[in-house]
Amino acid sequence: MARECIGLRARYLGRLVTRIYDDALRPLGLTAAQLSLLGAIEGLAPASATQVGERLDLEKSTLSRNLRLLSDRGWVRVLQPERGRHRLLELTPAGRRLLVRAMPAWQEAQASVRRRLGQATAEALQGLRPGQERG
Amino acid sequence: MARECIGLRARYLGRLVTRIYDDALRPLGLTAAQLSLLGAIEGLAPASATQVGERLDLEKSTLSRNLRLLSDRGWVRVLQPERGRHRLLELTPAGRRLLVRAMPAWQEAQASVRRRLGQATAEALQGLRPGQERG
DNA sequence: GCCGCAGCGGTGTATATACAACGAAAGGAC
DNA sequence: GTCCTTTCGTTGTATATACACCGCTGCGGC
Repeated sequence: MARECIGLRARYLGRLVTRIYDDALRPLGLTAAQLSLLGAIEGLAPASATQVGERLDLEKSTLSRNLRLLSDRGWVRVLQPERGRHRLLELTPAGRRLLVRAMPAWQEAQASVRRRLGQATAEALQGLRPGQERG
Repeated sequence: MARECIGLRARYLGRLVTRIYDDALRPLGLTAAQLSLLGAIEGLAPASATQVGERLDLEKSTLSRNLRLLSDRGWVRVLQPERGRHRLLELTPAGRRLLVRAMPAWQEAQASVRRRLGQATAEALQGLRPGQERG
């Protein structure tokens, strides 16, 4: 069973990769999950929380708590709309600066993961897109 | 950045796959992580905790807590050795029965993941072996 | 025999994640 | 306008995960 189990491999891979990114980002006080959330908010801006959750495929309660960490630290601002119910998310200037400062660490982690996984696996992963393979 | 980030994909993949296995295993009161731990103990038996941790690439504190859940539920027994410091882990009869009962759900999850990821990604994942790509 | 080190196992703390349930609010049906 | 349904966001709870740290225990050096 262990030899064929895709779940085992996928979960192992997630742990391995998360550790590599977390290590690289630690000096910045960031985690892999937090960086991806910052990046998604920047990339979708102006983004509703629902959009960001769909993009990252995160459950809304997870997103809620992860957002709270980022806004407590002053990296993300949640705009409460006057009318309409969709809150909008945006990076603060500090959040944008942090994202820029994180790029070298990100590149380092990226290269390290490629080395450890080999080209084939890295390419297979890059072919994946959240939301693509549903159904 | 988002388009090329391997970490994002790997983490997304881990979440997706974990959800599929967790869904399939929920009727048994098991999670993906728990099933993999039961399987590793059975496959390595008689196994020390250190061996199991290396096989699954789990940090010892994670392993310690995950083991506690399984032994609280009577699926795993921890043998305290008379001499020597290595505890040995083994499945209880109930644990072995559970593993057998879980096979259909596991196969269903396995098939579901293959459908969602496509053959190429599934094969790339199956080519991965914990411990193989270190260094 | 004593000492120190290395390794093991557990605990404290923080984060990430999901499901269930709840309350609030928006929007539509009439 | 009122009701109903859907959606949104949060909170409660449980699990998974890792790092830092601590205490214990063997084991080797002497």
